[in-house]
Amino acid sequence: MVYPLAPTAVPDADEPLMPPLCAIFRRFLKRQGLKFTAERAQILDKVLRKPDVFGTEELFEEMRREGHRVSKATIYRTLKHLVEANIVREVLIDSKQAHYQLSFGREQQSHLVNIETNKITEFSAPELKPLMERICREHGCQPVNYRFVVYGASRS
Amino acid sequence: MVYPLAPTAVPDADEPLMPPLCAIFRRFLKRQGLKFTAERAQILDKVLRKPDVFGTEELFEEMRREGHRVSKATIYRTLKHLVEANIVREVLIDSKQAHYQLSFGREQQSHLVNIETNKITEFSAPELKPLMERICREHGCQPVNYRFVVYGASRS
DNA sequence: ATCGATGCAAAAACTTTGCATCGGT
DNA sequence: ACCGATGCAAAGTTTTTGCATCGAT
Repeated sequence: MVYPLAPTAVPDADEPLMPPLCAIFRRFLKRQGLKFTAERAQILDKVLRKPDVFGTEELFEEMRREGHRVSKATIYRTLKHLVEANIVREVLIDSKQAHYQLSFGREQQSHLVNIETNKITEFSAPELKPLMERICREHGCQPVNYRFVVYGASRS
Repeated sequence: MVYPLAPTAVPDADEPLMPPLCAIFRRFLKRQGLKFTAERAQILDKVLRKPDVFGTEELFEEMRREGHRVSKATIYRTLKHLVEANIVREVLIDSKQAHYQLSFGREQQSHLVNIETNKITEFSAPELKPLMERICREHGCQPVNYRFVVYGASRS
């Protein structure tokens, strides 16, 4: 689904998540004295349609292919705001490129990376949150977040 | 401890780990048809004296300060071989720079990152290995490795 | 003597930034 | 109308690579 490029176009949504998240993002931006633009709406919409982890290059290419004319600079800038707004989170999968994932309304997810195919699968492990909390308690800090990545090879 | 720069200098070691790891690395290199050079010995020695996680820039600067004349290119190339040889492992701490840690003879460690001070603390969590194995079993792959990073803030 | 390793500098890959212009509020 | 946002291109970072020379085997 490609939204029109009309100046003030705000994606109308048959996507269940779009309306509430759009509203949340607008509120977040307003609170920070920032503006809700067509580009930001398009990026949010695209992110919502990503089933899992994505990199910036991938996001950029796909939006291009779908006919959007957002620049990489805007993608980088917007992704930062989406993370700030707690709509998207950064995921550490490799040390050369940033990866992101829609986080809103999701439990913290962990990832399984197949080192042969590079395929990334999500899974949840409820025991990790209490573990994070215990570790933080033991080290005198407040838990903020965690990342768990498992690397596996296809069974031969 | 700074090793002399003599052409064929192989670091002699009062470091307990140096002799066995040096031998392991040499064997690894020979098996691959690669050479054991003074630079590689110096890098291995330096890595052995790193108590925890380090970045390439840090390694480079410290070796410079200690009087070694290794180039960054060689550090990057050697670190790759050390990972291949299972002497060093990559640690995902941030998405902009690669970080490494001596892995040989250590259990897989997890890390606590204080997001205010950027201080990294190691901890071990024995429950993670079985968790990795269970996840891999459920997804039909062979467990290879895992990473667990907890982010915390100083208690106010 | 062979062939991989090194250092350097150039290139590549990823991300950020300056600036003129556009557009939300 | 104001001031933040955008696109582009330039600059910044981190990592890789080409090449002439060096050195381990």
